Amino acid sequence: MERGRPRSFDIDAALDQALAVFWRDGFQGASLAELTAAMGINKPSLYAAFGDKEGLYLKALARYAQATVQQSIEVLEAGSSARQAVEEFLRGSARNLTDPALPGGCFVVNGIADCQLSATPPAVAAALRDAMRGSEAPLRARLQRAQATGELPASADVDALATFFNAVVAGMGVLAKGGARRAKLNTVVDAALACWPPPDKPAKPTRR
Amino acid sequence: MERGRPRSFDIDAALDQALAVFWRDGFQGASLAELTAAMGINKPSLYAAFGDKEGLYLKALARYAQATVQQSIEVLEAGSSARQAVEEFLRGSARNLTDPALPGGCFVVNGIADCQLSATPPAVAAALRDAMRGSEAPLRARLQRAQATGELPASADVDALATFFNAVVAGMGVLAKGGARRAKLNTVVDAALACWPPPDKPAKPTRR
DNA sequence: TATGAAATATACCGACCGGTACAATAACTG
DNA sequence: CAGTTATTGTACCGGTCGGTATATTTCATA
Repeated sequence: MERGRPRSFDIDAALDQALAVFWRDGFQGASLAELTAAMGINKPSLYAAFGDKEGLYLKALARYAQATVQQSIEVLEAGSSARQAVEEFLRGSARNLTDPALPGGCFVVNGIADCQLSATPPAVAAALRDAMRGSEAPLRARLQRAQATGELPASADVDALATFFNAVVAGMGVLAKGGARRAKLNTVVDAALACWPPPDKPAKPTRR
Repeated sequence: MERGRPRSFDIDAALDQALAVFWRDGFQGASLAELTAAMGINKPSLYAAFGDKEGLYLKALARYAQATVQQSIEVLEAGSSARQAVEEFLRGSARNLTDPALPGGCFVVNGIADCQLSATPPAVAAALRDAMRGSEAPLRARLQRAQATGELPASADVDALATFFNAVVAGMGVLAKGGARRAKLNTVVDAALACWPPPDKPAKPTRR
């Protein structure tokens, strides 16, 4: 059994509150005063439970990344076709990025742009880059599967496509943070989906 | 003639140094100590010449936006075709975003993602959003011209296309800030250019 | 050359930052 | 019931933040 006075708050609930603050204000911008106020605890409790500000940020980031990657996988694997799955993924991203109940934009995108040589701990920058790369994986996996089943032509570059769609989502995140409305993000989705590779034409002798 | 002791530094040169610091560290992250060190002046001189930190940032942002918009216009209007002009615009963006001589990423994109409700002056956030929207204008203008000359089909949605390419550049900015190499950005450019609308097919009666 | 105006350098302000020492408190153990 | 252990709230630490008061320097003017 645990010894000593039991913790009087829920760690995951407090972490979610911290995540919201970091999402809104970034690593530097979020002060311990804001964090502790949102989490409903005092600084020594925060320090005992999460180490320090950097540790708290890394745990919040891991929680965010795990949740979004899992949701991405679910959406991407649910569609009846890869094309529809990717569309649903992009529409869902547009929805999340502009959800008024959320802090706005993408935690990872905001964080990466917020990285400053001077005051961002190296571990924070590294974790953000990892998260950025990690968000590409479910897309790439789904596209690879589509190519294996023949839905995508053999000539398609699935790595490039995954990078592209990931970049589009990142761009939508910036637009969202800049105040763009959901409809505007959906026009970006429309245009991006036009990049979907057409099926290979059957070999046909060129006229000469 | 001017009265009193003349200013001992060049305002535009100092502004360029401040721009570099803000570009790298953001509005919040850039301290007056860093700024004055980079500019080679003391705080009272900075204050006398630029007002305060917010005023300095706004002037630096205006300088950046003016320069990049002008360069965008030049590149976009130079190409022999709209398609080639847009490609050159995207390649140039990829080049600038990963230029090792520059602070990395896009000043405006970094700034927008860095905006925090708590500590970003409203004027700064507003100026950044204006700059983001303004970067779309040269693209839209070039695409409109292409549609007028028939290079783009009448069915193409030039507003959506401009927003899309602008979002792609923003996404590339995030990737660049996250450490992506130029080649990776160019694969994004390749994929994005696949969205270029094909010419309208001549009307043909559907078989029934 | 004396005067006034503007820019300079230094030193400082209150406020806030991340982080912590300390004592009081609340559980489990024996 | 003590005794142990971990958490809690408060009050505080040195350091840095953006911004400024003050006194000095350097020029144009008269």
